[in-house]
Amino acid sequence: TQEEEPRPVVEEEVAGGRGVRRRSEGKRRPGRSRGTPRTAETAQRLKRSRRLKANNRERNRMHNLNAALDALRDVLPTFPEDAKLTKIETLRFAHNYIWALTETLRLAGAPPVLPGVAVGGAGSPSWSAGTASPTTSASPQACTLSPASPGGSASDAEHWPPPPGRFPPATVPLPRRCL
DNA sequence: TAGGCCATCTGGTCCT
DNA sequence: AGGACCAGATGGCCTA
Repeated sequence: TQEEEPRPVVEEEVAGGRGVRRRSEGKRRPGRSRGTPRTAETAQRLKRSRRLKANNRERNRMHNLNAALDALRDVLPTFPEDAKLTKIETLRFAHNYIWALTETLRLAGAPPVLPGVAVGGAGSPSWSAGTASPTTSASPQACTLSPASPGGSASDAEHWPPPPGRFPPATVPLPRRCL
């Protein structure tokens, strides 16, 4: 796509100690030809300004998403403790972890709890009794993740608990409905 | 060097 | 109209 203005170099501290990331600078373009109508020029400027604002929002949105992912990582047990799971590993591991905890409760004879989490509210999610559980429409068994755990194959049993370093990837991509 | 992971940009679509 | 969300493209960093 075209770049109307030189893209600023964005330096960012990447989580996980990957160091400073340096984005490429946009290609510099020669000035617009003299014959271009002023209205077209301002329209272009407005468009560009809107794009930049959208970029900022998108960046912020992704940062929020990553923050939530980090929070999720924090409550997942890993060995060594500071081992950082990738995004997909975090999601798959969390899925298995929840399943394991649920199984533990079930085997312990505890009644099913964990009501569904209300979605769409501002800020932190709130628990609302009575709502359908997240797994109502897609039970763990419906998800082909890992065998001994939620709908997986037996070979994946070794993936629990997570081995040193990273949590091994599930054999099958996690279906959207399982997230 | 290839492949994996990631951040960012971008245009499209949907929603308020 | 503007914001949120999404997926594709691109390019940088890291590791085997």
